[in-house]
Amino acid sequence: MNIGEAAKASGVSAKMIRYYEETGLIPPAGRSGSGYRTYGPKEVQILRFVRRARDLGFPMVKVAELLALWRDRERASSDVKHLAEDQIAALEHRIREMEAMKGTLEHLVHCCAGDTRPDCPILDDLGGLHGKTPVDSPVRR
Amino acid sequence: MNIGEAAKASGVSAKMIRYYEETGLIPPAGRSGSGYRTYGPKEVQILRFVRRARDLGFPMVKVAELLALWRDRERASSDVKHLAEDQIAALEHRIREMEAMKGTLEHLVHCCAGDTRPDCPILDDLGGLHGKTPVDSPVRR
DNA sequence: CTTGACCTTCCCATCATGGGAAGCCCCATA
DNA sequence: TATGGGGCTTCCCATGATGGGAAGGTCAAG
Repeated sequence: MNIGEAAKASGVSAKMIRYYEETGLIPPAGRSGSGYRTYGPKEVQILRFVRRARDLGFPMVKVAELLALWRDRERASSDVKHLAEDQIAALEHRIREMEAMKGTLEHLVHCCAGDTRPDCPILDDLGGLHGKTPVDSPVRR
Repeated sequence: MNIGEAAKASGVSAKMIRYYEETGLIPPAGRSGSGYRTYGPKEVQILRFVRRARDLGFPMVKVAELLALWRDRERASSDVKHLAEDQIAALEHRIREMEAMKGTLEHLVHCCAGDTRPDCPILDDLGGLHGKTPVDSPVRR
């Protein structure tokens, strides 16, 4: 199987497959006589693993750890569980940040008339002033 | 005011101030005789505006649009409101994606014993198999 | 044998940010 | 007045994960 087929079969683009190999996330693929990378079902499975882990938001470093555990038949499932729990915590953190942004924006949007007039509490808030545009603002000092 | 003071006053790092100037997000700062960038309260206010908008998750392109509206005394507040609503939608989209990841992970974590044994439904899921590790998996075909 | 689809490597771009080097400038203190 | 320390300048590099594209080799079908 060439890289294109492996890409289709795994859902990982050929570009990414090469990149993963280059960075050592996955072992170097075998090569045909003419230098083409060759893949078998086992390699495709690894690629699908990576794909799935990435889809769950794991950064590449964590994917590498997951792969290592996957390969290690002596692993403790608690190690895997910890990685997953850390990832959940990371997601929660980012979600919370974005919820905060969203909340602020919703408040501002709520306060904005949204008509043809220029008066806009959103811009006022961003400007840090209250009811003043930069042009109007007195430049004291 | 030199760039360091402007950075402290605005919450934008000196690095970023130079970058914003370079990319045209903000106008070029004035220069002292010896080439130092100089800033006044007006410039600091612009920097704070950028900072605040970035804190709300607006990408730089959108911040540029917001700045343009801020400067435009003829703007319609509806234009600003639209930008804010788009940003809310973008945030919601990303939040939904991450909630989905989190949900999947929580399910997997729930199914994983998390003890010293190697059996792990999380890895099984990532591997796309059910109850098999890559080493065990028969390479049919 | 030609054509078109595929593969290779190499470089560049994204987005926003930080780190660091080399060299100049400014001010206070000895 | 000399010196030292901190601040400023530009320039280059790195991040993380991905895509785009060029130049050139390979393969299979017609």
